[in-house]
Parts: sequence; C-alpha cells; structure tokens
Amino acid sequence: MDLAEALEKIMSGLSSGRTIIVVGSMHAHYAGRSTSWLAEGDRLLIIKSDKSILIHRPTGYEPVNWQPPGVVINAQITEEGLVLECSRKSPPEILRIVITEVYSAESYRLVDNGEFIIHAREEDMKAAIINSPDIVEPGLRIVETERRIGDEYIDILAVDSSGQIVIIEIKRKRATRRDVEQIVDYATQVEKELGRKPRKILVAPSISKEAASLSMVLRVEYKCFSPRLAYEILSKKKGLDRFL
Amino acid sequence: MDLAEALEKIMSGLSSGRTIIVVGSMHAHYAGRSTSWLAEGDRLLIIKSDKSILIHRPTGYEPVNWQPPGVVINAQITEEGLVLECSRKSPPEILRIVITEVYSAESYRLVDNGEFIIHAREEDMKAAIINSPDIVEPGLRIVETERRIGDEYIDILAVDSSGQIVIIEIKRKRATRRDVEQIVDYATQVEKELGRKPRKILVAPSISKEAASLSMVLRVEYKCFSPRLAYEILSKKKGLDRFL
DNA sequence: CGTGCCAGGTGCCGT
DNA sequence: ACGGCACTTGGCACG
Repeated sequence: MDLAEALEKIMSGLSSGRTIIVVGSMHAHYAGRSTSWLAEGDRLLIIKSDKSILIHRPTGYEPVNWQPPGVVINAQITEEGLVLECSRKSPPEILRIVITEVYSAESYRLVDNGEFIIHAREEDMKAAIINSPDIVEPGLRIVETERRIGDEYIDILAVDSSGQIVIIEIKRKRATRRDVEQIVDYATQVEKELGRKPRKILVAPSISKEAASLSMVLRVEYKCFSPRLAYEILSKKKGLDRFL
Repeated sequence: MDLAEALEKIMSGLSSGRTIIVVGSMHAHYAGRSTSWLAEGDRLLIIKSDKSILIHRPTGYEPVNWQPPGVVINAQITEEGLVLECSRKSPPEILRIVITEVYSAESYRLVDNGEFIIHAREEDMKAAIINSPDIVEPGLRIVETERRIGDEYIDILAVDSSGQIVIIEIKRKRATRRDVEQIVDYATQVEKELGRKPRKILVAPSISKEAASLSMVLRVEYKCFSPRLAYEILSKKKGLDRFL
C-alpha cells in the first residue's frame, strides 16, 4: 500500500475514533521515562480508539514500544517515510515512529462493552477468609481489613480465641523471604500503635525454603491456602446461597 | 468474512509460521494461574509467529486475555462459532476463544531482525557509578557488584576513603519507605557475614517524605542521581573514548 | 527448574 | 499528584 493512502487511513481513523491496525516495516525512537531505539523491521502498529499506541514485534507478549491512552498524535509524510509523533506532557515523553513500507492499513469501529470477570486472585483468598475465618484457624474473628498502619496496609486484622491480635498477610503465590519481612514490619507498626504484640500469620499456597527458616526465627506462622481453593469455596457458598 | 474462510486463514497462517490478525466479535474463557470470563465484544486477536496469543480490547495498553509463546493451538468450527483452544502444560492453563463474527482475518510473514536498544535504566546508573564512583562520594572505591548475601543481591559494595564498608542500593525511581527497609536488611546481612557495620547509601532521583524521615532514623544516607543523568554521563564518556 | 529483581512496568484505589 | 500494592505481571540472569 502507498504511504499516502496509509496516512489517509490513519487520519480518518483517528478523527472517527476507530481502532487502526497498520502492518509494515518501521523504526522508532522513544524518549521519556527511558530512551530507546528500535531499528527497521516488520511490525504491527495498533492505534486504539482511546489513542493508546502499541508496536508489536512478530514474537512475544510485550509491545516493544508504546504510548498510554490519550497521547497527542501528529502524522505526516516526510522524506523519511510516514512519521507518527506521539507525545504527552506528564510524564514528558515522545514516541516517534517512522513507517517506511505499508503492507496493510485498516481501521475498524469496534464496539466492546463485554464484561470481564476474573477470579482466583488474592482478593478471592481474602474474601474466603473473611467469610470463613476458620480456614486460617478455628475460633478466629475478623476485626478489620485493609487496615492502614502508617503508610502501609494490613490485609486482615483479627483476634484469636485467646483474645490475641492476629495480623494476616495473604499471598497468591509462593511466599518469599520478603513477604516474611513485610509481615514482621507490619507487626512492629501494629505493636507501636496498639501497644500489644500481635501474632503474625502468612497465608500462601506454599513457602520458599529460605522464607520458611526465616519465619521460624521471626515467629511468623504459615498457613497453606491457595487462590484456586478460595475460589472453589466461594463458588460452592454462592451455589448454596442460591438454594437457601 | 465467513467463519470457515477465517479458519482456513488461521490454519494456513499457523502452519507457515505467519503472524495472524483477526478482527471480530468474540468471547473467551481462561483457566490456569487464574480464571476469567470475557463476554462478547469486538476485539483484536493476534497470533504471533512464536504462537503467543493476545486478545486486545479497543482501549488500553494491556491485552485482556493472552497466552505466552509456545502454546498448542487447536482450531475448529463448532455450533458456537470459530473456537480456538490454546493450552500449555507448565503451568497448566488454557485459553478458549470463541469467535462469532469475523470482520477481518489476515496473516503476514513478518521479518524483524531490527535491533532494540534501551538506555536510561537502573543498569546505566550502576554502570555510571562503577565508572565514576565519585558520583556517589569522593574517594569511594568499588569492591564488588551484585554481591549475593543469603538469597539477596546488593547492587554495589564499596569502601569509603576512611576504609568503612559502604552498601549502595540503586533505584531508578523515587525511593520509597520499602527501599530504605531493603537496604537496612542488606546491612544486617552484611554485618552478620563480614562482622562490620557498613554505611548504607540509597541512590535515587528523589526520595519520598516518609522514606526520608525513616532513613534518618535508620541511618540510611541518600544520594540524588537519575537514570537520565547516568545515561548522559555514559554517552559523554563514550564520546570521549572515541577520541582518545 | 526455582529465586530474586528490574520494568518506560500497568492498573486500581486511596489520601 | 504521590503512595502503596496486586498482577495469568513479563522478562532476564544466575545457581
């Protein structure tokens, strides 16, 4: 396809809020939070209807260059080729794309109001524990969630059957040494604020060897629980609720 | 476009290692590390030549659903529509895409050997400091980089003009409370291992108010330095080297 | 393979 | 705007 023709497709697509797909050979330069050069090659350029921009190579998950939604786009043909300058003010950054050959350039009016539901995340683990604290320990009572201590947040604050304060930190993946350190830091903050030494329970599907030995030293308890199991429990409960 | 025609485009594209772009109405279900449902809507489906898969909505940077490179793809037409089952074993997960309407389906043989160079990252800050330790403090001598302490890594280990050990932790962005805690943790490890209390210097373009007050308490020093400045210094040095 | 850590991370939510 | 934090984070380097 001709560069001039492609420019027209892009301009009309931009003005009508369509999603534009250009397949072609291009190079790009980015300057902003970082600085990058992308040499010539065949790529997929996507300009979405919210003016977010993606340059995808023919492999891999990530775009090689991009701009977030809402950039200002300036398009023109120069002796270099079809030049797109995509810039924004905060943070100040610019992506300059030079398209030298166009294999395809089309725009589409895409209507997407489809709901997106995601489960089996940390949020589900939290919900399941709030719903049934016994998952962590029999007799546990939830006091507060997302409690702010200083600048940080504690997933769940609870009280055990003997009346002692319990800090619960939830991780959806294998708990690391850092996670153990984090909950200890929370405990220090809580003790400073409430004047009582809390118990510390790390809830995660597994725990690394290093984290396990550190947790012994720092008196952090570990309870095995997974996002998948949490989701199953919640689904079952929801199913029952429908019956009752 | 007809679903059967689109299926043929996809199959031939897959067998010849092309990058496939389908624009159409679809819904999807993902199960694996998490679980998600995506209701019907207009989207952009990309199957790259390495068999990575991306479903992009008409807005935003991120794909709504995806699969990393190397999945096994099964495509067929059922009464639901054009069904793509993309699965992999480790971790076990599957993305099931049902395309009900196709606006466009094309495949392209993309050749992309273009180099990608990126600068002004943490790596550049480290390189600049190793090259000219005076940036951090006059008289500083680098001892070791990426020193492993336990399971963790210290960016730079150095010795100051008075012979005291210095731990340097580099951050490309504003230093947070957590960064201060991290370097203190490193210092504890170093003291345990080397038997001497090290100085702790946090190098970052800026520091949050909370982090600054915490650094006072925990005796963490702060030195202002940015990835951009590091990159400029390195570029200048490289330019000089060419002359000498 | 797991383990740690950076990333132009992005996105969400809160002050 | 800054701050904290999860994410199917992805990506890389290293033991």
